Amino acid sequence: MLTITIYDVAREANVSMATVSRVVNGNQNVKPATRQKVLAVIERLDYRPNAVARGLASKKTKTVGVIIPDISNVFYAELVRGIEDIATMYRYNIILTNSDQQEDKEVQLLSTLLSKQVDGVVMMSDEISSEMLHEMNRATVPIVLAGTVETSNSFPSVNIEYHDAAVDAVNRLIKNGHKRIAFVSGSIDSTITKLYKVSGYERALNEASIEIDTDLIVGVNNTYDDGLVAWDQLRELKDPPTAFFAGNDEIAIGLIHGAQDNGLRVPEDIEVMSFENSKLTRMVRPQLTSVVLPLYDIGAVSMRLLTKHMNKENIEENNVILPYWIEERKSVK
Amino acid sequence: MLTITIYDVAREANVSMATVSRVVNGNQNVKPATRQKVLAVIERLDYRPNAVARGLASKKTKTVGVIIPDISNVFYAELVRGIEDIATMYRYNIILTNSDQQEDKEVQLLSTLLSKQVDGVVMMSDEISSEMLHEMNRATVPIVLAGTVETSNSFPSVNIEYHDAAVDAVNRLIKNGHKRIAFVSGSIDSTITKLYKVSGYERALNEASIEIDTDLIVGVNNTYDDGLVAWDQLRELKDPPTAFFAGNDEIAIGLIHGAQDNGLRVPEDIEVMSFENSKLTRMVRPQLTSVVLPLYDIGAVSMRLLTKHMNKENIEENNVILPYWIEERKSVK
DNA sequence: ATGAAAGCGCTAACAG
DNA sequence: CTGTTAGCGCTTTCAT
Repeated sequence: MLTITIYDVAREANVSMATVSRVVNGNQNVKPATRQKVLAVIERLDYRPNAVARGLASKKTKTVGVIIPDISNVFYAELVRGIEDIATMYRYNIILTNSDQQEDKEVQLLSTLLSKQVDGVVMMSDEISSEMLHEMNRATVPIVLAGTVETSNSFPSVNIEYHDAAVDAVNRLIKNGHKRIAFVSGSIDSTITKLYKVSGYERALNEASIEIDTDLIVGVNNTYDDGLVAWDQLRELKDPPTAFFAGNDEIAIGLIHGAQDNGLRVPEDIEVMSFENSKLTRMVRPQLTSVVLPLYDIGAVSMRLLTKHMNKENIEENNVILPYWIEERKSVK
Repeated sequence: MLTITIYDVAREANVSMATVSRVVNGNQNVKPATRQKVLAVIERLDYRPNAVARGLASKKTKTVGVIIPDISNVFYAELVRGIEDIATMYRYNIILTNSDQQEDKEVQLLSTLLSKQVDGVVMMSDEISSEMLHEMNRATVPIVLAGTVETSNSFPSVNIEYHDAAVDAVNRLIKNGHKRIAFVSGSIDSTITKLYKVSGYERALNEASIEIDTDLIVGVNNTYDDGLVAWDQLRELKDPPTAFFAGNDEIAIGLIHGAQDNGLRVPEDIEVMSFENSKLTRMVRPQLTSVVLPLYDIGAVSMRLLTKHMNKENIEENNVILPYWIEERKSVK
């Protein structure tokens, strides 16, 4: 299994390894004739540069680390696809890791990524622990936060205006005459949910002079079943909600099915506004009206932002805010 | 940004770098006292081994490549999660790449993975082109096929008995009295679909003496919309199908909604059998009856098989067949 | 335009 | 149990 190296190519082509290195790296300081000669030998020997050796010598690996909670969740998968596409465009590969939202695992993942000498990291997390922040600050390569906020804004990031989006979403429901509007969300203690979404929900109610009932704010996990469970819990209330603002599409669908399984119609009897806009929105009846969280774009822009840092390009805006809007479908009148 | 190396640790601890290397690698041939001393210095200097240098010296990178069609598709995301979990267990990281099912891209991805010196590769593909096979044979590291068949069986693989599964699925529909059963699937020209699923479909019909009508076999893509479109196409037939065998869950849901949007009831008027059993099966009404394709397990077992090859362990079975079954829910009576 | 040589940070004999 | 010494395959000055 003798691997053929740059040295073999050099010998066969009667040039120095430096010259081979130059043609491999597209350096212009090579006479066309010798370039051809070298290229021919590379072809003949089927030479393939060893990226590990290259990484050691150049201190650049052309690979970036990605830390997300769980790739089997469409939510994050969409984000990763955005990251990957832009990474490919800039000739980077990605090492993908799942944190399952565990703080200690996040720290450890970042640590191994750094030991693997990634050129940068894109990460998404509900909540950045102080240990994680410490590890992040130790890093000598850029780290960008995708769809996650770190309150001091000391790291590059890409997000939307979650607060405004929540206000708009709830206003949409208020406009339809609802007074009893529930907010059902996962990651209820995460920075984004707590600081931005809940506050947006409350602000909209306040502005409409609707009393805030904490019974109507329910924290669950992010799955379909949680939507179902939340429905069951909420309908027990003496004065149950007539409209729901869901933290994501799966929860929204659970809520809808909960209602339908109880003989209620959506949107005639119950209205549901979601917050995600994955492809699932179209796969329910009625189709989901949802705030658009552009996950693919958040991933893509995050990766682009990361390349700018890695290349030490000029950065106009280090904390990017992407636009959002509400995609009207059939779960809200 | 001076990086601290094994050499710095050695100097500070008054030992040779070999000793530091030994403690870092858990080699037992180190006196406990010196081990403690070295560990203390590592802690103090915040030393972190450079995996790239280690990779160059040891010719092992502890990272494996993964080639799949598209991570934003739950189907593949589930597979990747299985791969990742086992990889983590064996201390490997994964470089994730998307081929979008393009042959040239697959070849190129494999090539860059190999140049990055991955210790092995897990890949999934509808169809392995001859160029790809050639590139695979060039590889000096093990490659395992997850949920994909290469007819010569010359590579390790993990699959289920697609043919038998298709026969069972269609028999289930025949048992309910259907004579007009459609097969709607994506990747219709892929090895698995063509050789195993279609043949299973035909076999079941033949055994029940039901005539095969090629109008009832429709090749589409793998999305929800394709299910909708296929429905519209099939209902135009003078003698339209009363039951459907769908290639995956999204198609199945499209078919169901197509029927429901036309005022038909599932399963009373129309029955639908799926083939995947993702979490989507529970997120429709009626919930989907489906053949269980254990994607997570296929990923996990593939990765485990890969570790066996990488460690040169003894391999009992190189072409693993996992069990399948039909999960009964409500879309089939 | 090309070559020589010094590392990059670590592993792995080998010697003692 | 510990140290010495070669590399691993490539990039990158520095000469020429």
